Amino acid sequence: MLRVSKLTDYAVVVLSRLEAEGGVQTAPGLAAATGLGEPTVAKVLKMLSQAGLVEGQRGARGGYRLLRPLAELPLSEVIVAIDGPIALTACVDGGMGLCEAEHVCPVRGRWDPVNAAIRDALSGITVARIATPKPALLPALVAE
Amino acid sequence: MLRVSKLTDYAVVVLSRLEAEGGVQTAPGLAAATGLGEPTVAKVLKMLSQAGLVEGQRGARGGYRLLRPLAELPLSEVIVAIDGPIALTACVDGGMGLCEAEHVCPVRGRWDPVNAAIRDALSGITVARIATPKPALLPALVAE
DNA sequence: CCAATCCGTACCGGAAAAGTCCGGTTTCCC
DNA sequence: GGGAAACCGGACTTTTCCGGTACGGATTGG
Repeated sequence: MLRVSKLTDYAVVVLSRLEAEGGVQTAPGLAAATGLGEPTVAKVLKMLSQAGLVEGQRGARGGYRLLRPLAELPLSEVIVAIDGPIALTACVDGGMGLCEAEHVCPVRGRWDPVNAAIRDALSGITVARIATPKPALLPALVAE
Repeated sequence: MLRVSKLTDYAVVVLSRLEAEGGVQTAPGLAAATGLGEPTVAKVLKMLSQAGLVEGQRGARGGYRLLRPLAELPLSEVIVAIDGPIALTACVDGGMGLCEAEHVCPVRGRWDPVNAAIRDALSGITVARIATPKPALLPALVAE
């Protein structure tokens, strides 16, 4: 179904909330604000921290801080941070010896232009674009 | 990892072989030619047949026949045939009541531009593009 | 010194995919 | 006309991977 993981979706939610609030936010606080599970939020934040999208500050008054405004953050970076490198098939990344039909496979490594095209399309969309069109009238959406 | 199913990969392989040989090919024959499992190839062909990309001819001398040259077949159609509609998250297609955090989710349905972008990128790449870079020297590849 | 918070790792359960199998129907060859 | 070959449609089993959870350690501020 050409899906990304749910964690990526959560990441967008958390990032959105992080920018809406501003400053340093704790993982439990963001969990309460987004309605997601606390361990899940912590996991997402951790991944984003490793990818350099947010910065974690340890200690008693610690928390997470946004390193870049969402308007300058392409969606592809979030996907890479959560789901790993963008590659539609397993044939392209590391292991190539695990394909038993290797010598008769006519498409060996030919998915590259596809991956490139998708990576390109995803680089052109910022997180801000899909997170909150107009932060002000967000309640209008949830009213439904 | 933003992956498509392996079946889609197989579909490209089978389609490529189908065009390389030309005419009507049987599922067991294609399985032997591609090195894939016979039931798996049959399954893929069945799906492609339902999607209208190939045509199945029943009976003793039956088999499958390509309905369109691969150069005119966008990759997106193959993905849709195998993996279903292109939608990155579960929030967009049918079920929207299954999201328990619906009332606090700030990204409701906002993935649409992303899906559109990917669908667009995939429509611009033909199967022939990734199947055989230069159709003429295909024998050089299969000669191993 | 203690509490709050992030960090890293390991574990477990459930869902979706991958592959297989079987009965039925259709068509061609003998 | 009978039998074989091939597609068709579904269901089933196995396997793999993702989502969620839990625990111990490290670090900082009061």
